[in-house]
Amino acid sequence: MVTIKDIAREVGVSPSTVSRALSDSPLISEKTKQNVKEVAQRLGYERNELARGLVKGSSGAVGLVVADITNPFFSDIAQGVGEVAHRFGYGVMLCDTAGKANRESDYIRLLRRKRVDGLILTSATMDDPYLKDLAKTRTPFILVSRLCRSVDAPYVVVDDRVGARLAVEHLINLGHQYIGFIGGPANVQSSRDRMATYREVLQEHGLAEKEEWMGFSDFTQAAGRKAGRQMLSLPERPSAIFAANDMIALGVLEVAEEMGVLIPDDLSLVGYNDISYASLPRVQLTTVAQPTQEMGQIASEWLLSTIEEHKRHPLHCVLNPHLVVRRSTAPPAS
Amino acid sequence: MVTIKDIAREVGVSPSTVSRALSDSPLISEKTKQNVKEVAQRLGYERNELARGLVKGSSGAVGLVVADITNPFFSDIAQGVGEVAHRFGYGVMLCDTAGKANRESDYIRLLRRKRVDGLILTSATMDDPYLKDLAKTRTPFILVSRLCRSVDAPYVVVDDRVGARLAVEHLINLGHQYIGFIGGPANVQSSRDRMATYREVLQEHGLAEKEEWMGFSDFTQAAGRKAGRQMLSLPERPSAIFAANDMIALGVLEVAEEMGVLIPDDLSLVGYNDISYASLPRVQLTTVAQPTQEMGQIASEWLLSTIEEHKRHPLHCVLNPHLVVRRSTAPPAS
DNA sequence: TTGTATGCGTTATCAG
DNA sequence: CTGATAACGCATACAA
Repeated sequence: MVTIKDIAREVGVSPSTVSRALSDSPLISEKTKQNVKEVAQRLGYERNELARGLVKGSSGAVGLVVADITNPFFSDIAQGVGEVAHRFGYGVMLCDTAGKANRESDYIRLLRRKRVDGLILTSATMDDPYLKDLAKTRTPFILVSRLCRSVDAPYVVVDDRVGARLAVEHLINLGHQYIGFIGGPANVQSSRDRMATYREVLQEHGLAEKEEWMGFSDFTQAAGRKAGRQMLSLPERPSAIFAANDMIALGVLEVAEEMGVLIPDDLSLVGYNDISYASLPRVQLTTVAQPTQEMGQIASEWLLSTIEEHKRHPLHCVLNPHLVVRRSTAPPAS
Repeated sequence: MVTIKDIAREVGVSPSTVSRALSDSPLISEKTKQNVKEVAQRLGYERNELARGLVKGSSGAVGLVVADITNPFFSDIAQGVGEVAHRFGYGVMLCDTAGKANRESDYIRLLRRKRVDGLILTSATMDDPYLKDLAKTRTPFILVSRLCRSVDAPYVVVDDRVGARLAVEHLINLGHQYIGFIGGPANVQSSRDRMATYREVLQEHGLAEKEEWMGFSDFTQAAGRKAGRQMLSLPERPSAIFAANDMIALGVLEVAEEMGVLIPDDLSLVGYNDISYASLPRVQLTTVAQPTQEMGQIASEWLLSTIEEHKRHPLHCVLNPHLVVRRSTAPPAS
């Protein structure tokens, strides 16, 4: 690969002059700038950012850790992050933990070895010990969508209590009295928040809670199928289910269909996230929508300005979700 | 950040000894290895891969360029790529061109400045001139899903002619005589191949081709809506449509629903890719399935072994698609 | 306006 | 087995 030395030799100046010319230093005469740039172009020079990063102490890349890139929720975030990062001239290193929380710390170490200038974490579980270590570090990072109470880190989240309330109250307003809940992993903050709010709203309205009508599972369609089948097989089953995310809801939708349970006639169903699947004509899932891509953008913008300005202003951004009523919810049958 | 010098000082050896100990060189005594590693651990040392990359001439990362990460087809590939890359200990730099082909060369330059050890290109258009430049380069790269006839590059693709034939013959076997086609961008090879095969099969069966029943658009739901609306508004409309990908098909599905055109009763619809949307109970799209994640894995495996073995064996991997018949296709009404 | 010397953190070569 | 020393490619403080 061609280096500034090659250019220097070709033009007949010193490497430092080339370096300066290439970064448009005002110290260099227009003429030599022209020369240098022209030769650089001709030789197909591309600045070595490894070397540059080594001396400037920054790699020009940020790390993005997601739980599952095939989940539209995360790929939306990723798109938002990427758009902003590339606008700033940064690269994005993607790490997909595939839902395995224990892999996250490995990925963070990988990213730190690569000296990423900052981290965007979307798959933090609330009790991660390494987040504390990370916080002691000089590397800025920001939590997206899931926050962690054990460390005071900047975050951009959507208020899960508001969202869960919207969902459950919607069902209650429709007349439902028997409402089930299927959560995600028990160690994910948002999962717990949605569950807690669900119970809270039920209590406020004097509705009964049943142990079998609530449970944690996993943020996947498969887990939703399993939990859904279980709940719908109960002798006494709920007339409505609030699923902690859309993937779960889709699993329930699928399994309900298979069991001959009609939606919304026999069962109302509310999801969470409003992934693009949810709006498909044949799906029409009532769900709590979050400004997903915007979250990625905001996180990325904070991170990059923090990096560039070299001082970290705090960010505690709580966006508001809203309910999107579609055709998976209706008043209860009888 | 702590460096090997810090460790060296602490342990009382030279930096080179630390370097060797950390990479388990057989030249170092077990005792000093222990010491070094223990101190490294205690100090929270993470090897600077920028520096390492500079001397070893490799960054330990590969670049992945996709057209739209929110498209499940690409996020599946990304997951396959990431899984393998991380197994090899490599990072993945993600670049999302958002469908803008002209951005691709910018991204490739970005990635080359970052000295990625290899490139996985999933959004190549068939006439990209910079691919020729790239081919002259020492950086290995591989084309996924879309190939480019102007350069002899390794690729892993699915045979689009086979897939398109499966789709169209399925419709013909059902009894359809009036079959439309909605393609993706005209400059994408796979888009053209699917169109060409569509016409070929029609001719083989002596079926009429109508100009208004075929057209290129874009690989998005919005484009599918637009093209679908147009085609379904024709005075004489087809009884079946073959869409060049699932996103387009979903757009058609949506717009058909809105126009009161029932699927499959009034219109049979075949998509392409079998993205996870397609199998949703309420969607049930008949489509041509590709081993998407596997493509990512294969590409990644080829790339990484090419990188590690330092010599590039050619790869022309053509996988076979298969038809997944669901409920969006049926014999024509009359 | 340009050149020289030095350092970023590692690894590799060559002595010891 | 270990330690100096140079080198990777670039940016910059200091000289000229």
